Amino acid sequence: MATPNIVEVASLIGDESRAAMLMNLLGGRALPASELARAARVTPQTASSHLAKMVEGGLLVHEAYGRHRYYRLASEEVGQALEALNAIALPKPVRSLRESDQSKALHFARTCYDHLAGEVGVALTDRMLELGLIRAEGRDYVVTTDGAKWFPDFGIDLDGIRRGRRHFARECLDWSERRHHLAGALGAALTNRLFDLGWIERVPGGRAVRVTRTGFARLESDLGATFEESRKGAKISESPSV
Amino acid sequence: MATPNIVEVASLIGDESRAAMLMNLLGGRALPASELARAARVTPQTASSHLAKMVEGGLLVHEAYGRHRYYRLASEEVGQALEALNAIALPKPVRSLRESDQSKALHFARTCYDHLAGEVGVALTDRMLELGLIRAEGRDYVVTTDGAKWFPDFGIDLDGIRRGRRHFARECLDWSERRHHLAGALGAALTNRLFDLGWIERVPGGRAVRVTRTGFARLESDLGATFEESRKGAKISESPSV
DNA sequence: CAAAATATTCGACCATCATCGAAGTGTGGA
DNA sequence: TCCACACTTCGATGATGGTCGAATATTTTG
Repeated sequence: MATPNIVEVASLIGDESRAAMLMNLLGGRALPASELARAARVTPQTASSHLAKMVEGGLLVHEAYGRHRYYRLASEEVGQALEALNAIALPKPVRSLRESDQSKALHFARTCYDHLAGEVGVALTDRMLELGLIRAEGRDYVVTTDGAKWFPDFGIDLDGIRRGRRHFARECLDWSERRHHLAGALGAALTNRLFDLGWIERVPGGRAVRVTRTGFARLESDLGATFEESRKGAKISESPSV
Repeated sequence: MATPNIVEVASLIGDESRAAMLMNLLGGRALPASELARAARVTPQTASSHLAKMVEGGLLVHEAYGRHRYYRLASEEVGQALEALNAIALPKPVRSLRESDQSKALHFARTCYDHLAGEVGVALTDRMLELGLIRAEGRDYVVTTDGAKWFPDFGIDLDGIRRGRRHFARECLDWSERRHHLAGALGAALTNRLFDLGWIERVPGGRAVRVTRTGFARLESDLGATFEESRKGAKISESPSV
């Protein structure tokens, strides 16, 4: 056949346990094998087997720290492929109220590989476009002259980012909003900054993200970004909790 | 689990026979079950089973014409997911000289869903951008005032296309060139026109496309588009065959 | 109407592979 | 050194699913 090994890649993703692990890693962090085993509800032996296959297949990479072994997605492209598959997956049957809540949380804000996605990610990107901080150009975003002033003020080192060999700022289409948001090195840096500032925080045990009370206030006052009131109340958290 | 049925979709693609069928359908045309069975080198029974599963899974749709049943990709998103998977697939081992030729032909020119991709597709799009006939705007292309004159002259009914509910002109990233080219309704219309004019023609048994002798001449004289000389010689065909 | 072509369903066979128990490797701490 | 912990490898088991032969619609052709 003239086809590349798309079959291998797809069949790796097409397993319940492995998909569960990949979805957890789509949060962007590197996770130890034991936690991935727990996430997929399989024994460590089974998980180890799966992880080895996914490394072999080019989906994951691993780093050893002490007696732990951390796994993460091999590249940005892997994350994009996972999102693309999500986009064509049939609407999921919601099984419980708890799952419905988690689903809403995911739609509202989540990490996609290492940048912000969901309603918040899209709204933030839209707002930066409206303010003329960035501009869409093909599949990439470019920082405008206004943006070249704003980003450093916000605590983001543009030159440092540019020195890396990673894509500077790409468009990423997400499955829930079906619209674009900022990805690439700039998207990751912005997201990290938001975490550092305490405007957003991770929801433990998944890739959902919560916007904090200060986050809502500052996003509105500094950027003029607004979100649906109904969801706002439900997602506010004053203190990090489990 | 909180995950959608990404597992089902991925495992559908993760089968040798089904992937072969999907790759053929990525050309954009609707193909009968028998031809897909031949492409995947399986019996009609097996193919029928696979096709039913892919329809069930939302990857394909079918239309009945007489005693034939034509299958095609269910949506543009499916094509994009396939391209995304191709992008992370490991570099393909070329097994034979014949396959190498086919691989080169695919890189040079092919249909992607229903528009032109490969080196030719990218070059054509670049040239239209340089001539100011179209302009990139976000993920879409828009027709300029110059373009509004040029396209009808070329035999393309812009108003007719706009009346459809399909995306007018989108960007599409292909895996071989890793660059953009014109897709959407306008891209499809342009490609059809090139077929009608006899500037390009399908290579039987695949999604590769051949640029005819007149095609090369007219693309160069009318648009100023040029291609690599080395490949040019190998791909010229004087008379439409089969 | 008969014969050929297209595509489907049913049933059986067989290979693949996910899973886990048991045992092994290597690291960290007392 | 001994033990606990994280992870891996090996081997056996069981289930899923791809494959094709045979039979069944349905439509086109002669």
